[in-house]
Amino acid sequence: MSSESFRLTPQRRAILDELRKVTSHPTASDLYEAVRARCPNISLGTVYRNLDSMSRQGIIQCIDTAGRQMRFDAEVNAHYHIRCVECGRVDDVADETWEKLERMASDATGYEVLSHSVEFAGICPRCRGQAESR
Amino acid sequence: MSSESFRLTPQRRAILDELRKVTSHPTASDLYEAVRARCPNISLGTVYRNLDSMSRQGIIQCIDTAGRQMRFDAEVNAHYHIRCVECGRVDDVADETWEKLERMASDATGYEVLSHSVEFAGICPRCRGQAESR
DNA sequence: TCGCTTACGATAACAGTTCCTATTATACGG
DNA sequence: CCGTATAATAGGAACTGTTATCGTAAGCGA
Repeated sequence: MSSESFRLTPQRRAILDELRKVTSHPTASDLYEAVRARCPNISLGTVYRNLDSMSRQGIIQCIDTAGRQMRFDAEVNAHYHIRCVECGRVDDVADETWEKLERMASDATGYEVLSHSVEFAGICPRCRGQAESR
Repeated sequence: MSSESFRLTPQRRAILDELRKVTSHPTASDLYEAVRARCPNISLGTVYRNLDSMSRQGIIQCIDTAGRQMRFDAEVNAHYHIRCVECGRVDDVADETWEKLERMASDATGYEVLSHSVEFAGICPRCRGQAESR
């Protein structure tokens, strides 16, 4: 049973490396830009394709926040994010103990709850600094 | 100071009526379809334009969920939603007492937290029924 | 009624993402 | 080490949801 055979191409390796290098939850085009230093003529489609396949394999996580663009994370377990409404940057908010939230939501709605995410929106320290100096 | 003068046009009236009629958090094109029964040659741009202006006035709420499309809500106060990963439907999860969450997130990240939302993902009772009968 | 503003419908533009196709390159069996 | 099957690639077209543009129509105050 060949199942799925995945080749570790230079492009895939580069994308994964760049994603693991940062903690900034980059977008696909962020990664495209970063990877082009190593693979100058990689195509944006390749970046998308590999991000998609790696997230379906559970190697990476894609973060579907309220913003316009999808973002990606090499950390598969973290679940809570905070997004800057000025620059779109996404950071983590560490904390656990939320199973009771899902039970509450399930009881209240009758849904079978598969997962949940908490997203805070605010101004990140860097943007706040810039706003104050304006 | 004229500030903003907003005319209650038939189109705007129709959009707002349709939105208030349902609790299903429709998308812009859902509303476009619904409104066309009353305004047969309304344009999609008009729907978007009015949803945007009404949400900026605080008359309605737009829900920027993880799905691809924006959704809208005539209820301005509700903050917690649950989304069906099969059909995209969005329902409310009622509950309050979350200010401490924002304080926790702010302490943990240094952001100035402006708002937050909790989104659960699951299977709604109707889809679950269909899945079972397959 | 006149003139100004707001809104309209139609359609083009746009951004992010996905899809398509011919070509390349990788893993694997011999 | 080579040949072959096939996954993956680059490049670009297509698609989707949304926003902007433009010329026209309609409501409102003077």
